[in-house]
Amino acid sequence: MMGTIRDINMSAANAPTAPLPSGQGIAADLIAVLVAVTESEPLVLTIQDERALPSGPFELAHRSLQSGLRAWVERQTRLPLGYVEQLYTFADRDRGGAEQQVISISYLGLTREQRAAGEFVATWRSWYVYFPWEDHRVGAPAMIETVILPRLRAWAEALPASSLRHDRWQRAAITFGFDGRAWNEELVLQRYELLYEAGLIAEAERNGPLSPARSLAANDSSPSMGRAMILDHRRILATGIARLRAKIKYHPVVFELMPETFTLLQLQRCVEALAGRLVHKQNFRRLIEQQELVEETGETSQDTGGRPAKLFRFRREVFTERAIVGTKLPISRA
Amino acid sequence: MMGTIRDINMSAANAPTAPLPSGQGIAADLIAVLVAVTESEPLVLTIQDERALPSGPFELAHRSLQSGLRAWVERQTRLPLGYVEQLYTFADRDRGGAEQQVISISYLGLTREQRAAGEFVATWRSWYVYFPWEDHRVGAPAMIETVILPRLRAWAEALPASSLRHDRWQRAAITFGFDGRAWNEELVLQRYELLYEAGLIAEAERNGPLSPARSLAANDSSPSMGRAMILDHRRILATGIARLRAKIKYHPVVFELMPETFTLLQLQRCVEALAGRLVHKQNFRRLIEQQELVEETGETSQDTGGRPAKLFRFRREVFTERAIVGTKLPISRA
DNA sequence: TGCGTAATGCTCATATGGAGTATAAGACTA
DNA sequence: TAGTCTTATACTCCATATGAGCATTACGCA
Repeated sequence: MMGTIRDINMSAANAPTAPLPSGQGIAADLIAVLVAVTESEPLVLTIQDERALPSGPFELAHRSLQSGLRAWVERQTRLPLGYVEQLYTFADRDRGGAEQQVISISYLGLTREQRAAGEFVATWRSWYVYFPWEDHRVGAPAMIETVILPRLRAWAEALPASSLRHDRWQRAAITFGFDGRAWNEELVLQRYELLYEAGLIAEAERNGPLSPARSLAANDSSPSMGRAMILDHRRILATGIARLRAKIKYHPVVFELMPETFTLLQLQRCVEALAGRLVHKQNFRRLIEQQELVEETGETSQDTGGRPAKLFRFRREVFTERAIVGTKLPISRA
Repeated sequence: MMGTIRDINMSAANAPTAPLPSGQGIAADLIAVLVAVTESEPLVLTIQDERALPSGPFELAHRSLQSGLRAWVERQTRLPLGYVEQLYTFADRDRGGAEQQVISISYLGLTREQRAAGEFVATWRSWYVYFPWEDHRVGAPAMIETVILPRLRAWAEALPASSLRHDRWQRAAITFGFDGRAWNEELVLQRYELLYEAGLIAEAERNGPLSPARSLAANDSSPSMGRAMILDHRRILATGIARLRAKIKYHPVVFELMPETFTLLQLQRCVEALAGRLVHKQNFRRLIEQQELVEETGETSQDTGGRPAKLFRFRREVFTERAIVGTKLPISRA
């Protein structure tokens, strides 16, 4: 599913080409979305004036891609990677130079620490700098109403056929929760793709006009539409955020972002930072405790501002105790 | 997470190597897991005497990997691909020849038709031929009790330390549902990896001994352990099955495998074929209907063997009507 | 001592999912 | 033609999960 929209739009640039003469090869890059959470802010590691994700060539020294990325990140940043997961591999022709094709393999990595160390200059940045419309913790950001909604409406209205206008607007309404629909925090990538298609994202301009409809839309990517990145790094970041937001709901990966011991509120704030929305405190505690994901350390934290909170630690045994997955079909357990 | 187990085992073979001299490149392959379902059997397209998944070099003629795979499959097999999804990219060093590194990008594709046509000889085969322990539709296969259980127990007992023995056995118990645990049909890959590690899979022998513990285990991969495949194609197939079994629970992809019109029982049998277990008929219908995934055609099918069944068709509108995802966190809807 | 801020305990209504009962409508057969 | 087999289809029941709110407790601080 991913990339479908972009594919369609770029089909104009699709000319038949001969396969590569064998003997010549393709270059492979690793691109990392490294995430940490500090003081209720979800951070992503960036380089190049905060306009790029860390990346590097895939070296054959490694026995697998996964270990290649891990070694490379830990050498460059001195960060211990708690959790690593492959995101997506792409090789769109419009990326990079024309002479050699580059395959990019992107990874999501979670870490506890976030001191900027290592061989190159890297900066931790809140990912909401790149996606200001994604943070709904204090309500929907005003810019959705004032900036995004009118432009997407104009973009939809720019179509000739009524049914197509309707489809476009419905897509916008679903992804952004217009017309009284609920906000769905997992649709990070879909929202980015939609804005890209509508010409509201700075990166879209660099790749030339997408379609005639584009020029009809409000075709300026204002600074309020988030910080731009090189190539399609922002799309990769969107993929990582979407994956992480989905993952925390059925797999205990949040704990890879937490210190050794923590209060339940700290844990909650971490989840909220990632999800970009608030959760019901009592129900959150109930969920965590009934799943026996944590155990008390016996100590309490005084610096809560109110009543002292018990400190907990993650029960790593859960990984060996049970397989953690979800279910939705009416499958008989007999 | 994926591949972690294998990674650990092969760390003995991990020698530091210089990065490739720039200028030379890497070869990229596409590998396809193509699935169809006919008469309650989940089929996968195979080549080379049913011992390989269809694969081919990634050609630069395509604007993206996705379209590259689609074009290539449709040209080779003349099958219309309804749904395509990237599975995983890997580049383990022990695959293929040593002279050139190959990156393999695997895809899952769903199709309705299954006539063997196209430029090369391909065969549709039930995927349970490769994973006989995965079909629980008529109860757990006897070979789990008679073959797998005793060998995994021996494999666990072969360890010196009691705690390690316990860990191994617990892993086996979780993935295969021993000791009164429930069977989890999504753990296809975990089960394959476990059997591989325990030396019960023919493919493991080709890659040399994994660890000293291996020789202590019942180290013969009997024919009852399923048909072997070249390289790690069987692992890729396991990945595809696992992904599909998980996906059908929250995304309406089953319909890509169904004919235009179908009865609810046909749909149920298709789901059961994929999941490898039975579902409660009445609840299945309730679920399908309350989600408004299908609409009546007005006609009925007589060849049910009993009371004629209404024919339904998939409501493609659901894709534009709503975003289809799941939720598990206590997220406020206010 | 009173207030602000959290932690923590408990209740309640509703939604969801697993499982069973009952009835309907065809084909087939004695 | 009645009886039987098979499948479709309509409901009911119950346990549990989930969303939401109320009440109480416990600390720092003015």
